[in-house]
Amino acid sequence: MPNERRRKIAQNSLLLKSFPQDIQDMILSMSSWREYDRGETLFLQGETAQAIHIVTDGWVKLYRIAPNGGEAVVNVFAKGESFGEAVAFRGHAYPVSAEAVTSCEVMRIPSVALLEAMRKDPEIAVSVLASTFAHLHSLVSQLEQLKAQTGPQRVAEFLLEHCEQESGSCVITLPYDKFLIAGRLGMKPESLSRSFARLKTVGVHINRNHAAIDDIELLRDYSETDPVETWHKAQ
Amino acid sequence: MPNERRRKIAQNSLLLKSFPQDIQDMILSMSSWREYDRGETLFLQGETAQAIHIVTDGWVKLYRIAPNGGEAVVNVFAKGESFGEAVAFRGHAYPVSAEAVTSCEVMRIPSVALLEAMRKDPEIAVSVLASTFAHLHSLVSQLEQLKAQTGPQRVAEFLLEHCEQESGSCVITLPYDKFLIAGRLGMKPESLSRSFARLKTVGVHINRNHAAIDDIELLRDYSETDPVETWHKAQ
DNA sequence: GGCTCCACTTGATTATTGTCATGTATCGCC
DNA sequence: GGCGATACATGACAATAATCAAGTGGAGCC
Repeated sequence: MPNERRRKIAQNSLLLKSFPQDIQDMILSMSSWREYDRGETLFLQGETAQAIHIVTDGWVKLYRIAPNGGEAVVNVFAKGESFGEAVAFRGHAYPVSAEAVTSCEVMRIPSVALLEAMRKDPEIAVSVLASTFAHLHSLVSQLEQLKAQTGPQRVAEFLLEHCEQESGSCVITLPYDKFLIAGRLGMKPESLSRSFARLKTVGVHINRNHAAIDDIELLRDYSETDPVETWHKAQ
Repeated sequence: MPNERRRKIAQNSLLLKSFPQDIQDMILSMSSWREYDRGETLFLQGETAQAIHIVTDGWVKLYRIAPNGGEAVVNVFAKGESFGEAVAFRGHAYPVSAEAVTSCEVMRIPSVALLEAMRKDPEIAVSVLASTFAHLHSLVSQLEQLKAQTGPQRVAEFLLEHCEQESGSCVITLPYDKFLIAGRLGMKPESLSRSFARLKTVGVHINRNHAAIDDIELLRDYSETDPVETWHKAQ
């Protein structure tokens, strides 16, 4: 397993990339890697957190089981993303569970490593906060989407988030199961299917795990339009 | 205006309470207070953040306007709660807007004050992170509720969060407008009304801005039960 | 090829919620 | 007291999403 590659990915993560070289090295030398198979659990909600995680390959989902048994997918992380920053320091309990959704590879930074780094250089704390802010921001966006957008609109936005271009047409590969996408967007798989079907009218075509977008701007328009108008357009 | 009272509230906030006395004093001496009337705006999403806020009286809501015009209430803060920690340090743009929902009084801590404190004592950073974590946690809970619970269940949980006891019966005063409660729970005021009506069957009675709960355990049961079963019970 | 398993789609039905319209109670105000 | 404004409740209807059930269509396997 190319150790160099993992280091590179970790160093380019939002969490670590603004750290000075020597501190990066120190942290990496204190960290460990582990591989997980699809479906394996990284940790469960309620466990005490002692490490920050950075995904270096594959996909990891954070989810929560509500008291009534329903599963809520909080987020899905790709290569290069980190999670657990804010939790680890105080030895708090994880508010979510984590599971590998593909076979994947994860780096574990013990919280003491970061605490030590912060003592050496208070600027580090600001970086950690910046990284935590990114998570906060993503959660706020999700809340907005759930509260203020319809199902198909959320799907449209999900597609837009996963395509690199700003305009024109493109084809994107769905990063994981439709079942999981549905969870991430707060709907049932059936509803996701129907949403995809609806998006055909704005130039989105799904084939297996690929989504072809005819006109990105048109799709963005759709996701940003008032639901009521949208309905009139569909007539 | 009793300056002493405000200081006390600020010092008891999650953000500041674990700071050593001298640092608390330094931060308070660098901060300012401001009063807002109901409906006044503290800041708008997109503005660059330069301060952390602590509510010392009244209620402040954080909300977000989606591109399609829909408003999503992200949170409502009471006396003693702080917000904006993670945003302020890097001079990021606020991801949300803030508005006074009652006439209220807010303390502004310039981010430089906290940065300075963090330089003096790296432990401070951990406190700031802990406070940020609380927000993260609250957002995760909200996501869970939106994705995994029905409307009436969310209302039930909202009531439970606002009552002090653990069991028995109690009467709580609704902290703010039903209009705003509805927004906070991701529903329209009409749906909130209907939810209240439904909760009568589990011993909740609403009168003006008071909610009487006959049996807290019963209500908790309701909020933690599978929606399908719930429906059978209602028959 | 033909088989099954799996992920996904589609259809029919019901439930939940939003929308619009209307009704009602309360409060301040003259 | 009467007036209007505001906040809230309710009813009728449309739309959206969940549920249950059946169908499709590959991928892998014999």
